[in-house]
Amino acid sequence: MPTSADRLVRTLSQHGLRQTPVRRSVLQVLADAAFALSGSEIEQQLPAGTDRITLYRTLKSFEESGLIHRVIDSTDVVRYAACSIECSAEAHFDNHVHFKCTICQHIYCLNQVAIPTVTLPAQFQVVSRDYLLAGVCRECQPAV
Amino acid sequence: MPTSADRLVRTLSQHGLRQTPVRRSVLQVLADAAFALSGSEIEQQLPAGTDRITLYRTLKSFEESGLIHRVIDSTDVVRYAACSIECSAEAHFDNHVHFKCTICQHIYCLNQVAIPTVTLPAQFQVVSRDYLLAGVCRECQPAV
DNA sequence: AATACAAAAGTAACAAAGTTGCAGTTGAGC
DNA sequence: GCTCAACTGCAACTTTGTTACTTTTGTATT
Repeated sequence: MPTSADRLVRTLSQHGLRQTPVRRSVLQVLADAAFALSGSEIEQQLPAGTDRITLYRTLKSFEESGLIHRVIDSTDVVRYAACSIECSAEAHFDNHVHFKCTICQHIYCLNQVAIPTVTLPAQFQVVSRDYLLAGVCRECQPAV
Repeated sequence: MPTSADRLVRTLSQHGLRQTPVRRSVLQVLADAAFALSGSEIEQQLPAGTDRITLYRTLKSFEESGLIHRVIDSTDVVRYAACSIECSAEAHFDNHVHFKCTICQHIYCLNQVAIPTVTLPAQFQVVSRDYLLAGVCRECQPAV
């Protein structure tokens, strides 16, 4: 039975990335996260002393390889979440809505909720779609 | 017949804001823009010597007053667009999709295209929605 | 039209987030 | 166990935006 570490190794090599301590830790952090994380949030969860520049470069190459995806936020920070198993550099299946809680600020990937399509005026060619909901999440509902 | 300047004056006073040179210029720039602008893009279009801090404060108060709205982007910059006539601090009618061109990078407000709703798992309470499409806009279509 | 006062502007210093260039290190295939 | 491109680490920097504080100004009132 494959351990969590095995899975990380496999994921990296499947995407043509080298096995390095930083990459394994970053991937671990994102895989364990229940919601999208910003660069500095990831940094805080990494082993102390991990270089910030290396982290940003790691995130960039992970994104290019289709390992993680950018999650849009209503503020000016970029957040990332681990892609579901089917993603690759060639084909991103990131067709789900995101939900941002205005209380805890967490952004959830609602993998089971697909983004509805819209009809656009002629001449607009759509390549990708992002749908971000904001409101109050399960955890932050006021007690009844 | 009301001039463009008259309209600016009226818009500011209707929202309880004072008439100042910076506010008039910022509002003018946003009203004239065909697409959403970032802080620094607005700064470039203002009269030379306009203070950057004042600009950011102006944007903040415009947003709070419902004169402009934040437009989410897939990058880490905040962009703003002038609200349509019906918005106020109390009621924002910002229920339209946005379209980002991957070639010219412009973000258009498609005021005529409403955001479709989705059904969420129980316990998620939705307050607002953002829908950002990406692709190629009218201007950037390859010649046929 | 002078006054008063809060709202807005200006100035300086700072902070967070992310990038670039370059030298050194290391994983992985031969 | 060599080789080399891929990756890391350091320094210095840029961009974007903020905070604290002082000065100026728009507007309502007399």
